[in-house]
Formats: sequence, structure tokens, C-alpha cells
Amino acid sequence: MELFAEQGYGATSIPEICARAGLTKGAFYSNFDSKDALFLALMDRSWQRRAERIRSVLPAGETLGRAFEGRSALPALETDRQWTLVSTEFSLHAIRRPEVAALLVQHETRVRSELADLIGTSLERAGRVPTVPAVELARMIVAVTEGSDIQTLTDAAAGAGVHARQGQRAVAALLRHFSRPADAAG
Amino acid sequence: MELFAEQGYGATSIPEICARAGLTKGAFYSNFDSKDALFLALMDRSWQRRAERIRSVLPAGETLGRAFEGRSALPALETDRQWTLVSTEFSLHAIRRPEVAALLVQHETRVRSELADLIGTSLERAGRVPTVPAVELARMIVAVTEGSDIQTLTDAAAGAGVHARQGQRAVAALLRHFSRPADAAG
DNA sequence: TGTACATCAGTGAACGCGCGTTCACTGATGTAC
DNA sequence: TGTACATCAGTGAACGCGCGTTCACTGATGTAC
Repeated sequence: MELFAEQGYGATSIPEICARAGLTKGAFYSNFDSKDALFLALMDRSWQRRAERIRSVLPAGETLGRAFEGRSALPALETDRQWTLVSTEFSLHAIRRPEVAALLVQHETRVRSELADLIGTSLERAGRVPTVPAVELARMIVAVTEGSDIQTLTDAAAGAGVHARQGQRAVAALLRHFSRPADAAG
Repeated sequence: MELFAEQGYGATSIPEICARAGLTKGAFYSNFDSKDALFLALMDRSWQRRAERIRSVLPAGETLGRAFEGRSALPALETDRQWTLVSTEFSLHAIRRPEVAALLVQHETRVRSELADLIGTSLERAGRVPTVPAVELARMIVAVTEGSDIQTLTDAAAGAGVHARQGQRAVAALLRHFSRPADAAG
């Protein structure tokens, strides 16, 4: 993960990975068929970890963009440089390889449906109901979050003023725009 | 561009580039100092072309998400596979190299300010005014568009049902949420 | 128009190095009796 | 507890190949007179 984040997937060689892991190349091939197989295994583990982290953090409190003056409860997950770099790289990898894309879509579908539940709960707690299917709302929220994360990291790398809050503002806007008070008409 | 889109930047070798271009490796080194230098030159040209295309398409009509029942005029730029792959790859590249990030931020700043003008014009035509600085709105719109483009390409690669319109809906929502009728109070 | 020279993008051979991959092996750990 | 064998993650040497980079060169195009 460190090397893929620092240098990119394609630019990282198997010998480099082995050196960083403190193992020989033989050990690599006794565990994985190829660099691709390692990438898949790595992402699978990362997905599980991230899912756990999201599950443990999200219901806690901290609102994401304070969508409804603190009454909604989608907490912000701060931009994680390594995760953003590697998972974006993996998305590109998947777009190029249909069989990998299928795995990624499967994972994203799971994440979105969990997030949709959470959005439903949050809105409900704020006395609102979604006006589009919650999974579609989840999809838009993920899109704007990922796009913002890359912007944030680019600005940070350039030493430019960081606009980290903007992603959260956009998420709050989407939550509000695609929901209405529970007692009002659609 | 073809090779970078198909295989990724890091995974593409200079001899491959030369073979595709029908030139020898010597010719490569007589034109560029390194693969990085080629990437920069390529992006610079792509940025100019894309800027021209945006300028020529945007004022035409076709609304982006039909934000205000056709009265606003931000046309949709359909997702361009090669551009999305290569420019995302370039963003990752920039995040890893501060001096490249500076160039990218410079370009993005230019694009955002042009887009901000366009947003201002579009809203005005719809009898509305932005409630946040138009460049911030532009930033959010770019974020959600780029995030959606990657989702769209991933879904397409997996053969899953495509949700290409969702990015546009989100953009429309942001435009509406961060503006108000020109004659009403802020 | 014709000759002489300058320029310079592109050639192609050469180099050493690190790549991906294979494979016979070692040696620590687990199991059987 | 002690001995014999099985397992298997990891070793390290070996291989041929393609990589990035250099460099003396060619030959088409442009300029001077």
C-alpha cells in the first residue's frame, strides 16, 4: 500500500515490494500469482478495514457538513491520503479490466447500500424523508466526496489554500435537496 | 495518450510509446528529457484542446441536468473515457509531485474561473444569483462531475447498468441549492 | 539557377542494469506413534 | 518424552529479456552568396 500510494501501481516493481516487505522475490511468488493478485488481496483487506471504520465512526455523532444544524448525523471521514491514492488507482485499474471492475462494482454496491441505510436513518432523525431512492443519493454523495478528496490532495500538494470543507458542504446540499420534511407533501 | 489511457502511465515504457508513434527511442530523447516531460507536454496540449471544446460547447444550449427546466444553459459534456483515465492519472501523479501539482492547480484555477463565469451567466439567465462565490460552486461542480465520470466508467466496464445522468442531477441540485431568485432576499 | 555550408530531427547500435519468473533447496513447525 | 516423517513458507541463485539512456551518425530542409 505504501509503495502503490507513493509511486503508483504500474511504476512499482515486484522486487521493490519485496525489499519493502523484507522478503525475497521467491516468497512473493509463493504467496501471489502476480502483482495484480497482490493488488486484489490488498484492496480486499482494505475494503474490510474501511467498512469497519465507517461502521464504527458514522453512527457516532459528528455531522457530515452539519446538514441540518447538527441534527443529522453523517460524520465526516477526513481525507486519507494513502487510501485516496490507492483506491483511485484501483478504480482506474478496474476501468481497464472488466473482471476487476466487476469486483469493484460489487464492493461499491455493498458500501452504497450501507451508506443508504445510514442516510435514511440520519434524515429520519432530522424529521425528513428522501425524495429519490437513498442508494442514488448515496451514489451522488460518494461521487462528490471522492472528487473533493482528489481536489483537496492536489491543492495540499501544491501548497495552495485547502478547501477541505467544500466537499462536506456539497454533501449537505445534496442531502437537503433530495429530501423533504416528513410531514409535507412530495 | 492512447497508451497512458489503456495501460496507465507507470506501466507504459518509453519503447512502447516509440513503437506506437512509429519512431525510434533516439527520436524520443531528442524531443523530451523524460517520460514525465512528455506527460506534461501531452497534458498541456490536452488542456488547451479541452478548454476550446468547453468554450465552444457550453454557451450553445443543451442544459446540464436541465437545472431550471431548460432555462439555464450549462450543457453536459459526455464522459470521455480516454480523457477521464489520463487526467485522473495525471491528478494522482501531481499529488505525488508538488512541482507538478503547482501546474495542475494553475490549470484548474483557470478552468474554474471560466466555469464560474459561465455559471454566473447561466444563473442570471434563469433569473437567479449565486449564494456562494461562483468559483466555489464551480469547484463543487467539478468534483461531483469527476467523481461521477469515474463511477460511470467503472459501471460500464463491469457491464452494470449505467447511471450517467446522476452526475448531472447532482450538478443541477448544487446549482439550485447555492443560488436564489434574483429578486428575493439572501 | 547552382553550389556550399549549417541545422537539427531522427537513426540505430550499443551499454549495463534491473525486471519478472523459475526452481531445487532449507529449515521451522506440526503430527503420528 | 523421543523419534520419524510431512508440510510448506520462505530462500537465493539463475535465466533471458526489455528497460532507460547515450552517442556518433545520416539525410532532408533551410540559408548565403
